[in-house]
Amino acid sequence: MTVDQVFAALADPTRRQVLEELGRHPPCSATTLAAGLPVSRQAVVKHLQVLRDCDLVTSHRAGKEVLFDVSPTPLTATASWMTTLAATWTERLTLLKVAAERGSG
Amino acid sequence: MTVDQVFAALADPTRRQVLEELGRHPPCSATTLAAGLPVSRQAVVKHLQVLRDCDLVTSHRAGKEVLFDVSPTPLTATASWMTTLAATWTERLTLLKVAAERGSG
DNA sequence: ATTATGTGCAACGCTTGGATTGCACATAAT
DNA sequence: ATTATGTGCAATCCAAGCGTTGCACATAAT
Repeated sequence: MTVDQVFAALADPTRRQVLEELGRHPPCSATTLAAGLPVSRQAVVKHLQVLRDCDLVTSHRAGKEVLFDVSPTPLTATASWMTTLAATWTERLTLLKVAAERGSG
Repeated sequence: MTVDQVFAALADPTRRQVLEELGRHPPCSATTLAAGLPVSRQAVVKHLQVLRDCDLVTSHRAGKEVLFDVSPTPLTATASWMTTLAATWTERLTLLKVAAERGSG
């Protein structure tokens, strides 16, 4: 699971929709999810595969159907990555501002 | 600036590269950035436009060139959005787990 | 055994968007 | 004034990815 993958996964609106829908009624099969979404089952299946590749969902067989669950870990990891990046930028910008004021004053 | 836009903007690897590069030496022009990246200036310009549409960068003219700066605000906003979502999921999953244990026990 | 429901795979069409190139215009330097 | 550097716009090419459809296989129900 990489930050790259998580962003790519979360970039698609339909995929976020799948994720939200699954987050409301877990666990859930692809067929069930597709019933409440404006796309075909196969589309949902593909989305779930992408989400599973970056560990945003997990799956396990239950009889003849495959049930999916959300897993929040990659989300928190990516969020902290973003927070760190933002903090770094803020620090640098502050330093630049200080340097500029010292230069002109 | 919407969460949708931020995700779409951050989804592209080259765009994140532009963002990181700009984060290292702000402020910076599109031409300068393109010199240190594996794509053309026009590509960088397009990326910067996308990043500016969701307020991840700001721009201002300085003589004949246009200088860009990073702006961390949308990043922190999106990060907190993700954290909230993850927390909600965790809570629901915990409730489900409790319910399942109570049901089987 | 037969029917119904659910999953898995493959091929296809279509749109989106990243990247390039070429040229015109604007501004600074000589 | 001329040259050099930087920006802006438009057309074009190309690959990636979303979504669909059709069919085959697996599992549960009757």
